Order: sequence, then structure tokens, then C-alpha cells
Amino acid sequence: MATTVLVVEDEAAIRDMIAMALERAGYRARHADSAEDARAAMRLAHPDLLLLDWMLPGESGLDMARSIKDDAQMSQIPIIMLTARGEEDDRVRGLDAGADDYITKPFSPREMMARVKAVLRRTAPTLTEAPVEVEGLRVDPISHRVFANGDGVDLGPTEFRLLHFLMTHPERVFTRAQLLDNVWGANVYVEERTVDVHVRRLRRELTATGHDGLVQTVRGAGYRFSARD
Amino acid sequence: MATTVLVVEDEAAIRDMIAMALERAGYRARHADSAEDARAAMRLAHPDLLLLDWMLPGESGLDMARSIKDDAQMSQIPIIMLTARGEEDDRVRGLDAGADDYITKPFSPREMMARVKAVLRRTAPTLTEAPVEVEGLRVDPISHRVFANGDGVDLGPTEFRLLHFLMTHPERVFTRAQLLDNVWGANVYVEERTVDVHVRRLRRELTATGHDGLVQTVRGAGYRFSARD
DNA sequence: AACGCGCGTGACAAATTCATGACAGTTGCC
DNA sequence: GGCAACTGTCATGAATTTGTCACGCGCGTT
Repeated sequence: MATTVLVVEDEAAIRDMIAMALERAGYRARHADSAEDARAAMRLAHPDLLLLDWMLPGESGLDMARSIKDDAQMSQIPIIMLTARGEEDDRVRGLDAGADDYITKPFSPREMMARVKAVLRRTAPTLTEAPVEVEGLRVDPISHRVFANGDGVDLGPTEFRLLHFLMTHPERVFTRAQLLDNVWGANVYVEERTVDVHVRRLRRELTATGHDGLVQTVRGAGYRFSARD
Repeated sequence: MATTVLVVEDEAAIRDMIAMALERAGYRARHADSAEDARAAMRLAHPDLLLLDWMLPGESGLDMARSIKDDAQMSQIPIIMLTARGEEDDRVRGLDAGADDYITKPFSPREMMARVKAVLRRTAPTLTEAPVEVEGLRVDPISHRVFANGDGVDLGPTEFRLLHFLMTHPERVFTRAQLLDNVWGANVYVEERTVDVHVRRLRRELTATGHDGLVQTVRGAGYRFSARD
């Protein structure tokens, strides 16, 4: 999936210039012209980066940056602030609000792209994954921990990846071969029945914490993660 | 201690002009006329800022800037690039390489001083990081000291950086490769197992002061700093 | 009711992954 | 120059994890 950049800027000319440069570089660009619009767009497009204008009608870009960095769900998304001011005082305030970089207008598409790439490179590993939670069972890829209603669950590396994969693709049946590809990795030779064993090990841990029936067997097809029976 | 600026420039006239202006303004100036010299000077004088000429005999200033920004120990030191060229292309490359500002020759001592002061002011908060404290274990980046419930803990440079990095990113697992990038610096080739050894050395010191279990091993994933088990 | 599969289980031995202690090369400091 | 502090590597042994089997149970079909 292409990297998506959300451009929050009310001046159409600048916004289009940026969007064009981004798309020419192979990124997917989305835009919003106010903080309110931006929040809606973030929920829809799940951008990997925000280009946020300092001056916006209504809620300022600075406030928005601050609120995003305070939100556990979105705090991982890097932000580059755009501003017409050149005072470094502002720069400090911007960085202080959680911005990852800062571009002073006027700027060239080229400079902008250089910074976009730099920020993405710097934060790439970070935005990979958010915690998943279903019925009190929470898997957090960042801390690499699993909690069942608050209590820690001890899983081996493979069980962890298996559970995480299934939870991020709920209600969907995967054949053993598909699971091997996605959890073990492509071109890895292991018996398909090995999946059964790991499912069993995973279930054993989950059952011990009262979470039964989440990893379901679909006879003749494979396994599925689902909250309902 | 006076703020030290290292001037890396092979043309004596320019170098002296800069050094004189800096000293008149109360800074301590050191100089080098090649990247090799500069590295030696950095180890000796621990400059707070680098004025780096783009064109140097041997390794270019651009390459040097990049390698410094990749080095965990020196990446905090701000860099101002000096160049005879005015192409924006160069400007982008310079900023991309990690430079904090950019001065085009010819320039006046006055302009240079303004930029030097601006960069130092701007990066001050970065270098002056706040102390981090968790469960009585305090790491103070400013004094470069660690205290466990008031008692000083003696750590080597690498252990200090490792602990500080982990403490500023709690509850998050880092692979050995990520730790090497962030604590040792990118482009530094060391065996991944070396991380284990430093973790052990760090743990040994922490355990001696009663702080066990803070640096945790996540089998198959890496290490994590966390207050809870 | 018998049978054929598909799947759950417990047991294992091999393969990984880590913690540790020892060592030698460097560096900075007396 | 010599000493002390640091670093990066290795070898070793212990602790987990992993991939396979073999065995049986149960479901659906005949």
C-alpha cells in the first residue's frame, strides 16, 4: 500500500503544489483545509505523515499538532509543520508541540520532498503497528506484550506473531498455507501441521486466562479469529 | 565553560576571519582544515557547533556532515554548512545530510554570527534534555550522571547512552539492530551480540543498586525498558 | 454402525536464543 | 611510558522455542 500523506493547508495554491509533488514522487496525497476536516480525513485515510500548516481557519495547526501527539492512537504519526514565519521562536514552539520537522515558506517542492523522506525514514519503524484489542484481550506490538484483562500473558515469539496476525484480520479464515506465509514468512519450509501445534499452544495460554473460543477451527478450511462463536 | 565552535575550512583567510569574529563575540574557536583534522579536533575540544565548509580536500564536508549525524555520540552537535554555491539543489542536499543551517559565500561576519547564535539558541533545548526518572532511578543527560535513590551509579559512556535511550522510550521493544542504530549510531558495524554484553554490564550496575528487572529481555525480539514486570 | 479424514494432544530432540565470564585491543590520563 | 577504564568478540552452557511424530478422538458420509 502506498504511503499516504495528509496535507492540511487552507491556501489552495500551496496545497495543490504540495499534493502534486507528493504524487509525482509516488506518494498518495490527501488534503484538508481545516483542523476539523483533517480529523475526519485521518479517520478515513489513516495517513502515514501529516504536513500541517501553522495558520489555519479555526483551530490552529499548532494546537492540532499538540492534540494529535497527545492521542495514543495517532501520536505515532509524524508531523511536519509549515509556516510563513521565520522566527525560531515559532520553530521551537512547533517542535515543542511534537512536530517532527518544520518547513518555512516559501519552500521548494524539492526541499519539501527531502524533508518528507527524511522524516519517514526516521520514523518508519515506529508507525508499523498500533495495539489491537478484542474482548479484553490486548496485543501490543510495540511493547511486544499481551494482556488478558490486565494480566500479562506469556507467549513465545511465534505464538505472538500468530495471534497478532489473526487479531488484525478478524472474521477471516486462513488456510494453514496462508498462515505459514504470513506468520512464518514466505519461502519457509515447514509442515502445515506445525500450524496446528502452534494454534494449540496459543489456545492453551489464552484459555488459561479465560479467553476461549477466540481462535476457531474451520474444519476443512483453516483457522479464524473471531469474538463471537 | 565557553561555547566552542569548530571551524572546518581549508582557506586560511576565511577561516581566520570566522575565528576572529567568533572570538570577538566571546566564543572559543578551534579550527581544522580537513575532515580528518576535524575528527581529531572534535575528540579533543568537544565543540558545541560545527561550521563546515562544503568543499574540503579529501573527504567532503557533505560526507562529513552525514557521518556525524549518523553517529549517536555526535549527532546532537549542530552543523552549519558553508558553501560557495548558491544552488538550491545543494541546499537541499546539505539539509538532507543533516545540516542545521546553511550560509552561502560570500557572507559577512555579521550574518554568520547571527546564524551561529540562532542555531545555538534553536538547538539548546535539544542538548539540554530534561532528566528522566523512573522508580528512583534518575538519569541526567546534562551532568551525564545516574542516581539510584540518591546514590550515584557509575556507568561507562555506552551503558549511559543505552540506559538513557531505553528510559526515554519506555515500554517499547527494540531489536538489537535498532539499538545499534540509536545508541551506537547508524553505519557503525558491530556485532549484534555486543548489545547483549552491554545490557549485561548495565544490568550489573543497576542490580547492585537494587534496580532489577527494569531492562527486560523479550525473547526473539530484543530489549525493553519498563517499570512493571 | 462403520469408516475415513481432519484435527487436538502430549512427547521429544534439534535448533535457537540468551546470559556470562574471559580476553585482547584501544583510548585517555597520569 | 604505564595504568585504568572501555569496548567489541568469542566460547560455553543453560533456558526456551520449534518442528515433527504418533496416537486417538470425533464429525460427517456412506
